[in-house]
Amino acid sequence: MSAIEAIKGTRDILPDEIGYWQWLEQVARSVLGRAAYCEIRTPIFEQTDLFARGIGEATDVVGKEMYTFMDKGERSVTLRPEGTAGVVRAYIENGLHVKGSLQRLWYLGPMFRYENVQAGRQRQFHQLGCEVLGSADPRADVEVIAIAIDILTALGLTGLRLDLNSVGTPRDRQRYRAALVDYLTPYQEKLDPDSQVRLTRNPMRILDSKHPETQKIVQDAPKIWDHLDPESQQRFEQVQQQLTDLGIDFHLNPCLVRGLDYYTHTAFEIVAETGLGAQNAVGGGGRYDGLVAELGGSETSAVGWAMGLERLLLLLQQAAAAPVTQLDFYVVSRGTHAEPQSLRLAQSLRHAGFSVELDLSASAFGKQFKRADRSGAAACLILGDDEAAQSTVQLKWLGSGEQESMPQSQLIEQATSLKAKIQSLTQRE
RNA sequence: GCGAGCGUAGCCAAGUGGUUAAGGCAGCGGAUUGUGGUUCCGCCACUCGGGAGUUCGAAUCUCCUCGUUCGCCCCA
Repeated sequence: MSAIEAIKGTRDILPDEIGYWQWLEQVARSVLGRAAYCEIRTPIFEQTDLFARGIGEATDVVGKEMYTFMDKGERSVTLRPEGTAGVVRAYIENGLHVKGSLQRLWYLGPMFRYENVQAGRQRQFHQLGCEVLGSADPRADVEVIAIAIDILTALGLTGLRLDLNSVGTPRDRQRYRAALVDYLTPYQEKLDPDSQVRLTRNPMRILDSKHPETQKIVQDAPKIWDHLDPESQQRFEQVQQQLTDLGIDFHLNPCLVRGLDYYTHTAFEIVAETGLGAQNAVGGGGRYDGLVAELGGSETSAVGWAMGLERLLLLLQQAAAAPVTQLDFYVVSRGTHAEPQSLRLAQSLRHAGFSVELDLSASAFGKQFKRADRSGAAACLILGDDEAAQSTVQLKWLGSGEQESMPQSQLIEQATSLKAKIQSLTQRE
């Protein structure tokens, strides 16, 4: 019988890797919490329509990458390919705008896109995202960017670059598109085949083409900055000014175009300059003033971002060793009286706040010591029938080899000083 | 959806048509029946991702398929 394997594009996150995930989640939670953002958890699947309307029918994500199926009630449902649409749906449906003029939210969880797998790209992947709903203030744009930077900095990541652009209002874009097409049409023959198709369908996407020939042509293309109306222009300048005030470096990139239809004004991306393959964007986002209304809510300004956690993990693994959780005691026991007692001892130590691993092998003490050593515990507790008869235990410090005998109850009574000792031993390493 | 490379144990691998598939790490057992990190010994792939074919004979050659890696595309 052949074994069943995980579905293509999915993978298991195993114990030796989980430390990174927990650390990352803890850092994110803490940074977002300090900025008064609240977590929101929305369903992993939604009505297909939510994404079709929210993200845009014409986008690749909706057009060819969604996990869409009919449920038993003949409803078309889709595994969420991104987080914002669901958050906005929840915001509207639960009337969150009533509870305050402004909502600051964050989420973390799996997303699904049917794409071909590649470095830093899977079919089930995880995103951390944050959204500010109900503010048009440019400070909101800057706040979310600052939070993203803070999270990445707290994780100790370097070599990242913040790319910034403004995609203006839909009207700005319409004007710009016309200017861009006017400029590119004479070069039509020289563009790569994909870009030739885009020229009529979505000319702005030509800007971020990776084709060298196309890039050369794009270099001298008109920039959207020259086609923003004065209001959009002013917003863009305010965002730049405030980022500078906060000491956040950014790189103006007129070719930064986001793939989802709902973005307006501020658009940004955080890219890794090294360490990732072709999929080098670790995070991206921007303002999406039209989305809430598009999904049936009232006109609401909003801004947010999402980060790809697998990509962050790739960088973390290159930058730092996995955080390990320190084990206090490893309990070794052998004998008909000692073995049942070892379980009670482990349990009472856990209740007293220690982390305790119990050896269940009942093999020779020598073998159990080897495992104790490998466990990385600060100390080993030895319980044989002799100790069991007297309710004592041998406490052996695995670093120094020092060993002492004491009543079992003493471990609990002196818990505070023992913890202090373990703390000092583990910090020295 | 397209292109290229790669699949031998939990991991890293040698092997490129000739009877029993090196080695290392990890794991398990023993030397050591109550004291660890060393050492030594033993065990650990009826089978080379899966299927079909060529051949007297296939891990090795051919085809299909699945997975994986790196790209294109797209995106976080």
